[in-house]
Amino acid sequence: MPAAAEEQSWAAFFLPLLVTPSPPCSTPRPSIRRLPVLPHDVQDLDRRLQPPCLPGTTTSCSSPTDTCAVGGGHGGGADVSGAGICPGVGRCSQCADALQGVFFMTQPLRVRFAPSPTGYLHIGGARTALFNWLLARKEGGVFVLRMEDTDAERNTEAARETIFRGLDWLGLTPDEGPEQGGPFGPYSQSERADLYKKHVEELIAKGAVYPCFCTRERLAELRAKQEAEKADLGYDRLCRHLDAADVAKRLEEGVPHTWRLKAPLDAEGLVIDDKVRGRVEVAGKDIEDIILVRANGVPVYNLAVVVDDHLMEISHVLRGEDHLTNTFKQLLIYKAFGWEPPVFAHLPLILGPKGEGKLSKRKHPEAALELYQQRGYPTEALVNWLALIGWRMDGETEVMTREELIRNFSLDQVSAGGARLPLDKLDWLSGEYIRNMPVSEVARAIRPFIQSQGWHAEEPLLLTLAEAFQPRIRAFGDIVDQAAWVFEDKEEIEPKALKKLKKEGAADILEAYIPVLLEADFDDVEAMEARARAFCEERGVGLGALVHPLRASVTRRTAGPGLFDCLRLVGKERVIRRIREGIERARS
RNA sequence: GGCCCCGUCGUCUAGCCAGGUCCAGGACACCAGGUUUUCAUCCUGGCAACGCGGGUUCAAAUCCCGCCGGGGUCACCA
Repeated sequence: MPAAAEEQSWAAFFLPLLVTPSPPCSTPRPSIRRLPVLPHDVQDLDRRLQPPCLPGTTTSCSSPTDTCAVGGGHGGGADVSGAGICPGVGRCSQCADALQGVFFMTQPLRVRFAPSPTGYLHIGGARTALFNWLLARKEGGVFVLRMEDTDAERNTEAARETIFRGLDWLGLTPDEGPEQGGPFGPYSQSERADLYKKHVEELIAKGAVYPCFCTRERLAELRAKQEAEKADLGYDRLCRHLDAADVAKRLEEGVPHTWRLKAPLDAEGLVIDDKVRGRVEVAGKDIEDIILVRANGVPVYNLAVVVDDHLMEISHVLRGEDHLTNTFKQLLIYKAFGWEPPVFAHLPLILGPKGEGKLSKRKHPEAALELYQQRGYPTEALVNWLALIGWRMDGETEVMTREELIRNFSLDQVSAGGARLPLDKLDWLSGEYIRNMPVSEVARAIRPFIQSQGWHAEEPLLLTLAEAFQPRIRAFGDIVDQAAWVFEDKEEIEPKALKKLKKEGAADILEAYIPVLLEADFDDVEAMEARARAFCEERGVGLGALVHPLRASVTRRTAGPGLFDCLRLVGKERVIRRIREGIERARS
């Protein structure tokens, strides 16, 4: 459809909305940036973001930002501040109803990745980060990194670094975060204590929470009793029903206490409109009074998350399915504050390669992103692979560039079921990427691995090496194993290779071939091959009779690049030496 | 155990919301053949799945119920 026609149809849809008289808004434009609650589906991403901006249209609200200054088009571009999105229309919550269609596009999408720095970047976390990032890029939104580091013991600078560098490596650098800053900082929970404190006080003032004086011992006993009786687990709300005077007295005396959230006593349930799973519901009786503030005054994770997501104006929360039950608790906290919760989407978990539970570093070394870095998988291959775990563009397309990933990413193509880590697929995909790279790039990528072994390969040799192994390696690190024979002179010979050497006549033909090699130009692989063919013909034997023992003595293996490439890689002098060793082996 | 989520080839998945075009499509892996000096690449072909049982319907992988199986979660961890 031509752009003009498209715009027209948009106009046809929106103009009636815009000209509809709505009550004049006399209240000053509130500074809240949060969306007010609307009667229809606020959480519908598509409706929220698709309406294009209508240039020059004016809303009924008199606020100066209500005239749209930005031209048509929407959603695209690198400008995360929301270029192409009408900046002011419908900001006024009083007028929202009349402006709903336009209203949505004023709020840029904001997503976050919120890992806790535990010393490594989990591959599932990396996938979560990627999905968030893809959504942000797709919708012209903002990708925020927030450190959930309230657990001081585990929080080290090195652990934070690991996450920063891991994201950088994947090309998922945040738009806002501890390193890049931003208008909603600080971006580490450890630095936000005062904000939590303030909000806890708000909840206390509202009477949404109550102090709980139960000791850990009593809680443990309660739990043991419940388990023994096979009763429902959970706090029995003892302190919720304490006498007010009693509570005041204990507070006065400074009796240690936590603060618990008052869950509604009526049986009303909670509903999550999950963008991946649809409607998820829990009954009211299954909701307990969770602790919000520890006895030491430090707020608990669930409270911090809600406060942060709200304050940071996160519009969409994409996270692992293991948070699904937390979401109910968080929903309650949003309610207690009177805040509108964000859109939720719970991503399928990544299971161990054998399907044995979720991937954990303890059981699975492949849970750590570092491993893939160390093995030398191309970043783009890894990103492509990660995107494919739980998301499909269609049933066919699998190899996609980052741009294609962005263009095609969509939450409703995310599957709900957990997925085993498809490591085979990564090897294949990675090989695919490597084979499609320019040789020079392969050379550059394998170089550090070669150097790490103390081997030396400079320009001409390095390129030959890259060319020879490009179709054979599936990660750049493979070069170390596969090409060891090029550099190591004292390598064990493979049993299979030894067998080839021991074959009848092998030693003789090698011996006879040495003079031919002495005269050969090792850089002219084609000529060498032609000469070898002629040589075999003269002796009345097949090419294999020469090639197999030759390979066995020079590479000490039976598999590898084309033989004459192998010779070139090793160089004339060392080739001759190795052939002589081969002959010895053959005759011993 | 309670609650929640999930259930298509060995694996990752398309199809399910809007039932027929699906005796279920793609990819990886695997197997066979071809090309090749080996291996890899490349090409061709093959194997292989709707968890089970009811129901609704002319018709169900698709809708409903039950069962079974897998996973997650039940901390003053995040």
